[in-house]
Parts: sequence; C-alpha cells; structure tokens
Amino acid sequence: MNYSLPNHGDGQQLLTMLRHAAGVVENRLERAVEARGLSLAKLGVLHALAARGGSLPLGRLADSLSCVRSNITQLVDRLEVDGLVRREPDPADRRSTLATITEEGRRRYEAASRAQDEAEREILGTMPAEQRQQLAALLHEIGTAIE
Amino acid sequence: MNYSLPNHGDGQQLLTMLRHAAGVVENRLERAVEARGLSLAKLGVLHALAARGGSLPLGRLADSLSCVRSNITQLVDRLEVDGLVRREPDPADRRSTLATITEEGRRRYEAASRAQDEAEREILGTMPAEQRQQLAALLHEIGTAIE
DNA sequence: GAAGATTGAACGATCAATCTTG
DNA sequence: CAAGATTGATCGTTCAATCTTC
Repeated sequence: MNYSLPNHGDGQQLLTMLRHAAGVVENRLERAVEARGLSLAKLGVLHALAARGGSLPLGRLADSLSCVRSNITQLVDRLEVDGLVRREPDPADRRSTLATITEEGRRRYEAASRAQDEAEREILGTMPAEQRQQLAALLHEIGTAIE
Repeated sequence: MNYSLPNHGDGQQLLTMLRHAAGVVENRLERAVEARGLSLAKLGVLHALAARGGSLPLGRLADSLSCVRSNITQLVDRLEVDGLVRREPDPADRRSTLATITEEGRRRYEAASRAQDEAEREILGTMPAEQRQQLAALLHEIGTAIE
C-alpha cells in the first residue's frame, strides 16, 4: 500500500496521516538512492554487510533486516548480478552461505548512503530540535502501544 | 522495504523511527483486515467504489488511489475472482470500463472497514487528545517540507 | 495523435514446500 | 529431526509497450 490512503471509518485520521507521511518520505529516499544505482532494500543489505566487516551468513542477514530468508536469497541474487555482493561458502558450516560485499559494492554503498543522508537532511532541514524531540517521543509511544 | 531499517549516516534517526512506526501500524492493520478476508489494497478499492455510489471507471479509481492504471487492472482482476467487484462496459465511452462493487463486496467492505477502525482505536486507544493533535501537526509539517 | 485499459517484465515481500547438511 | 538455503507461488507495486477507441 504505497498509494494514497482511504479515510475509512470515523476518526482515526491520525494513523492515515502517519502512514502517508512515511510513504512520502520513503518515496523521496528511494528516488535519492536510485540516482546512485541502488534501492533502499539493496542499500539495507550493503549496510548490514559493511557494518559487519563485509561478510555475513544469509541467515544472519535476514535477522539483521528482520525479514524472511527467501527475501534475502533473492535480494542477494540481484546484488550478485549487479556485482555488488559475492556468495561464498561458509568454511565453518557447509549448510551456510556467506554474502560478501565487493569493492564496487562498497563504493556504491558509500555513495548511496551519502545521498540518503543528504535527502534526509533536506527533509528535516528546517525542523527545530525541539519539534524533532517531540516527534520522536510521540512515535515511540505509538510503537510501544502495539504489543 | 517493510523490514527493520538501517541506521545509515549520522543523525536522521527520526525518519527511521517514522518509517518504522508506520510499518508496524501498517502490518497491524493488514492483519486486522486479513482476518476479514481482505487486504488494505483491496479494501482501498472497495472503499473508493462504495464512496462513489458503487461504480467507477478504472481510470478514476487509479486517480482516487493515486496509483498507476495497471495496478488497478490487476487489483480488480483479483477482486473479480473474489467475487467482490464486477467489470461492466461504460455506456458513455467504449474505451472505458466500470468497476462495480457486488453485494458480497459491500458486506466484506463493511466488515473489514469495521475491523480496521477497531484496530486503529486499539492502537491509538490510550493516546490523549492533546498528543494526537501534536503528532498531527508535526506530521503535517514533515509532509509540507517535501515539495 | 491522445486517452483508457491491458500485458509482460521487474522489484520487493511473504508463505509453503523442498533439498542438503548438521 | 533442526537449521540453512532455495524454489515456486502469490500479492502489491511500477514501468514500458501495445491495442482499441475517441
């Protein structure tokens, strides 16, 4: 559901606004990293790898990104085609496969990461620190209200 | 990008929180309507139809949901299989196709819509009106900061 | 030619079933 | 039998190309 949101029912427009704002932000960031030849999903994988020394078993990668394994299988497939990640056998366990970031992968990661930062700074640019703090607190409250 | 979000770069954690909160809310609402045999995407279509007398040309539907036409084509395909929507020729323009909600579609729409309301009320349940108002204002500000 | 709809391809995500190795 | 990874199916979404009708 990436498109404009219906206004069902009688009053919870706030959650509609929340989802809409996040969607607009997401689209904006997606465009920013796309201009550097990545998607947010691929950037997420490269980030996890770069943050862990360059290599991770696919299962750990799935844990890192809180997604199911088959998602990682296919994401890494595409990243391999792009030449940004390599699959390697795990010496410690023959069931396991390591994903390793390539040199080109590191370069793309750095560039796209900077592009994302820049876009985020643009979006938040004018918002005073006090309001940011308020927003963070309110979002945290909603988060904890669920489970 | 529905999974846990990376913390690239140096400080815009706020947008990560925003996207994460929206994702959690989205998943929760999705589960709520799924229990009534719908998805948020399908519910959005039924809502648009119900709100406009039961029938709309596919193109207007795409406009309503701010998505691309081919998306509607396929969504309506699946809704037709479900028996919740019917395609009909547009008497006014032979290029155009009308999507019409069925009786069963209306029933499912009502039920799922109530389920969504309920879930939204649960999520927001304990949040005082003043905080809701604050949050709405801050979200609006972020929205306007983009274009 | 432009508008309405569809089709085919791709991406990102999930789930269920399967294969290999522990 | 568990755990790790893959495959095949389905959903939601976009884009580019195509077909029909205006």
